[in-house]
Amino acid sequence: MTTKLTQLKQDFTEGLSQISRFWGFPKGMGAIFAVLYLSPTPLSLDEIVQETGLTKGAISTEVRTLARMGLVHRSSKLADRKDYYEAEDDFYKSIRSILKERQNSEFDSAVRSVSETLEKLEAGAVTGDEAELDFVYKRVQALQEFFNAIDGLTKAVIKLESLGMTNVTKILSVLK
Amino acid sequence: MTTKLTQLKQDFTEGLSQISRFWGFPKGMGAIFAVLYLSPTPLSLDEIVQETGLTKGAISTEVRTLARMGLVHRSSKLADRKDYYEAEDDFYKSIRSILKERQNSEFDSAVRSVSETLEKLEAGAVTGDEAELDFVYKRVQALQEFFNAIDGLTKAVIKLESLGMTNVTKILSVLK
DNA sequence: TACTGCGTTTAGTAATTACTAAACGTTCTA
DNA sequence: TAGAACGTTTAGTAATTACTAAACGCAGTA
Repeated sequence: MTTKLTQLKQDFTEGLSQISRFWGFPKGMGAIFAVLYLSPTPLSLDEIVQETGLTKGAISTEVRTLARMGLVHRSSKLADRKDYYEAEDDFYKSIRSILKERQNSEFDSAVRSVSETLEKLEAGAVTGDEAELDFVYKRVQALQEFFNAIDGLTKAVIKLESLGMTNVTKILSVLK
Repeated sequence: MTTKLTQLKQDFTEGLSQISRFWGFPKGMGAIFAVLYLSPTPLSLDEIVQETGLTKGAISTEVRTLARMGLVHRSSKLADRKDYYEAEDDFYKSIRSILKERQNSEFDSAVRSVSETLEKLEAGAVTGDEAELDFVYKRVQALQEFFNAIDGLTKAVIKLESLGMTNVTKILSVLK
């Protein structure tokens, strides 16, 4: 039983859409990336419209956030006013820029609010039941340490040149 | 300038709510966890209602998914029909169970659809332009390898006894 | 056996997010 | 300078997700 290449592409696109949704991104974003990823040549906005069925407007904005994440690149041909997009094929590169991107996000400010909580407690600037204060202090401190560890791990991943099995194996061996 | 403990708790809860939303969970879930995490004693459903302002129904379901993730634990006092909940304070433990939980999720089936795509291509069961077929094959293969690496890394994290700075430092040293 | 106190389920609503269609601004071309 | 070919923005709609309120079911108690 054989499949047409176009059909295969469609299935693949469907799969990436789901994965995209799973990570909290619009499923259209996954579809756009999939189409670009399987295209041997860079595609214009209108070609992406063709392939995905989304509107130009949606694609315009979503392709921009994909570019910010480093998952796609914008290019242009001389004597052609259209923008062309192609997928980054080094996923590790993308992860790096996504992680960096995260630093500037609201996530970080939320994490910072935890450390502010901690600072207030350490400065003795909080009034309330003595024993409970102590308990809360320890808990907030533990959470802070956890965030620091995550942060360290993130930096470890960023230091990797690539995410190949070689590196993963190395990590595994150390942790034995 | 001093702050009341109750106020501090509220701010902290607000922070965790944002973090929860960032990771794609309902913000109420973060609030529930925060309240439990800062409570020296296990709380009943109705006490959580008090602290969060959410309804019993919402909390009932959300506390259940928190429990499935291993972020909270349900307990009970003898001669008391109420259920009580307390937060897990070993975050690493929670991560482990979240990662395991993920295996059973729709995410995995989506990832599997990529490997099915690959298998079809390897079996020569796809018709279409020769050169394009070749290109698509290489791309899908690369994505598959990437997923495998991620999987390996996940397993590495699961192998860790804890996520303390000690371990993180170890990892960093290997990757130099 | 009825009543009370509990957690769960369900059906509906509010809020959020993803998307569409169309107006817009710019740049290039004739 | 008008028109065409773009990408972007905006205002509104559809779809999804988070939540509420109230009915329900199942103990345990009188």
